[in-house]
Amino acid sequence: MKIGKRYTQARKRIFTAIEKMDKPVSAQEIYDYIKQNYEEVDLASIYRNLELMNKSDAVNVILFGEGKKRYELKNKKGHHHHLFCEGCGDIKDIKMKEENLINNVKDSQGFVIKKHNLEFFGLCPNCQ
Amino acid sequence: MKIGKRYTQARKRIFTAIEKMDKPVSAQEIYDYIKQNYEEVDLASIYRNLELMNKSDAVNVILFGEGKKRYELKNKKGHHHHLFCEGCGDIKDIKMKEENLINNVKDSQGFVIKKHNLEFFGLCPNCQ
DNA sequence: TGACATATTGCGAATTATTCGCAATAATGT
DNA sequence: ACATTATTGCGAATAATTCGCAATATGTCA
Repeated sequence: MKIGKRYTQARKRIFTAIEKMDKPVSAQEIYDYIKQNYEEVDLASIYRNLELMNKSDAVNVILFGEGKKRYELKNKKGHHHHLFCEGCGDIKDIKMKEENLINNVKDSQGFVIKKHNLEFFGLCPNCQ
Repeated sequence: MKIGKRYTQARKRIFTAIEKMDKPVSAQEIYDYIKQNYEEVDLASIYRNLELMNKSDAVNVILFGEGKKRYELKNKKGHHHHLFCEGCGDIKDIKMKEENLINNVKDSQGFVIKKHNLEFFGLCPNCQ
C-alpha cells in the first residue's frame, strides 16, 4: 500500500492522524489533529494525499451527507459499514452478513461493480 | 406528502422538474431544467425546498461522492438503490433482495436505524 | 371579494469544502 | 554531496450550499 513515490513528512503525519483518530475523519479534522501535535500539513496537501490514498485503495471515502467527505484507513479493520447518528453525528462501525449483497443485485445492466457504500442513519442511545 | 404550508409556483416547478428528469438530480440540474422551460426558480429557493422535501420524506438524498447531493422523488418507484458509473457518471436503478439487510446488522449498539443508503460503484458497458 | 398575516421567494453576500497554479523545498538514486 | 523531480505550502479560484433581509405571493377570514 504505497502512496505516491516518496515517503514524506506530510504523508507520515496524515497517515498517523487517520490511524490515531480511529474513525471516519474529514480533511479538516486531520488538519486540526496534526496541529494539536504541534506539527502542520497544509490543507491542500491533505486533500491531495487523501485523493492519492483513495486511488491506491489505502482509504475509503465515506459519505453521510454532511457536505463533506470522510476518510477511513482500509486495512485496519475488516470490511464494515457505519451507523451515523443524525442527532450528534456519532459514528459506529457495524458488521453484517453480506456474502450475497452483490449477488443479490438484480440485473446490474452490464455494469461491472467495483465497490459499494452502505451507511445507516438513525439515532444513538443519547439522542433518541 | 405536503411541502411547507403553501403550494407555490416554485414548488410546482421544482417538483415537476425532478419528476420529469426521472433520475437522481442535483440542485443545479433542477435549476437548469426549469430554465429550459422558460421559467425560473432561484437556486437558494431550490435548496430550501429540497431540504424541506427531504425532511418531510418527499425525496431521498443520494450521494456518489461527486461533491454534491442528488435528490430523487420517493414515491415514484419502490425502494431501490443505484449503480453509479465512475467513468461517465451514468446512474442506473437496481433492486435487490434485502429483507434481511437491516436485520443482519449485528449489534447496532442501541442505535435506532431510520434509513440506509446503499450505492454501488463500477463501470457501465460503455466505460469498461 | 378585499385586506391581512406571514410563509416563501429572489437577490446578493457569506460560508464551507475542495481544487489549482506555481515557485520553493525536500526525497531519493547515483 | 548533487541533481532530478515529486511534493509541499501558499494564495487565489471554484463549486456547492447557506444566510439575511426586503419584496412578494398564498391562504384565510371578515
